Amino acid sequence: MSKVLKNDHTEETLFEVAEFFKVLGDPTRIKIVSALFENGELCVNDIVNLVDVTRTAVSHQLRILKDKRIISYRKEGQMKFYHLDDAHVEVIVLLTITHLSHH
Amino acid sequence: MSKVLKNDHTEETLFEVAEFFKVLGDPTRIKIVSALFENGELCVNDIVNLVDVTRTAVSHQLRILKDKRIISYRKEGQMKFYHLDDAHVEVIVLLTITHLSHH
DNA sequence: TTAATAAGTGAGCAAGTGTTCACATATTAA
DNA sequence: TTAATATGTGAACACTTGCTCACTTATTAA
Repeated sequence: MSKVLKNDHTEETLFEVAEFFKVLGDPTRIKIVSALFENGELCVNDIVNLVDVTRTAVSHQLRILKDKRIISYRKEGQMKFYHLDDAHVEVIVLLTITHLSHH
Repeated sequence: MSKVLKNDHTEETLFEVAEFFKVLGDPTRIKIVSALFENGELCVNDIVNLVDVTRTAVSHQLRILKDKRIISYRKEGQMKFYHLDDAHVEVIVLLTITHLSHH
């Protein structure tokens, strides 16, 4: 008599969850995301200063975050102000920080 | 007059957050984690059947999850029963699934 | 128009990752 | 002891990833 195994979440759902975590699973990108929810909105130059990597590297990571719909921007003159696309991301990251602090 | 930029979370904290997300950011590992919180406890063979990758691949990923303190096991005879090490992980994953379902 | 500022792109490359293959260990049954 | 079952390990390899370098685009100022 073998127990029936539960398998409620679809392959596709779990793949999307993995994709989401993978995007947040990089030091540069999580620093950018953290800087954005702490400051609300930042131009690329401010992000570069806070995150301490090169302009080019920041640009590449901003593109990835934008493609995955985690951030968006508002254009003002020649500057772009980036912000989080969805408040849930902040909740998930803060919950994780709390979880890890009880390590 | 430039605004002061907030930078409250330490480099180290954010690095650990990235590490945590990186571990969950793989399809095989997130499937294992999901299978474990759905079923409470599973032996390797059951995990292999639920997750649909080879025994060897599952073993390697179980080791990574164990090293990162996301899972533990209980030994019974020649079998090992794996389970989540901390309920917070389930909360974070479920919250993420909810977040993505409102995509 | 020309120069300066803000931001982005694409190729190249070193480093990292997940799987497979062959082999190893541990426990139980014959 | 021998065989069978359950699980783990390490090297090899293809694939992915994040950075840097050189160059480009867009906007504003001179």
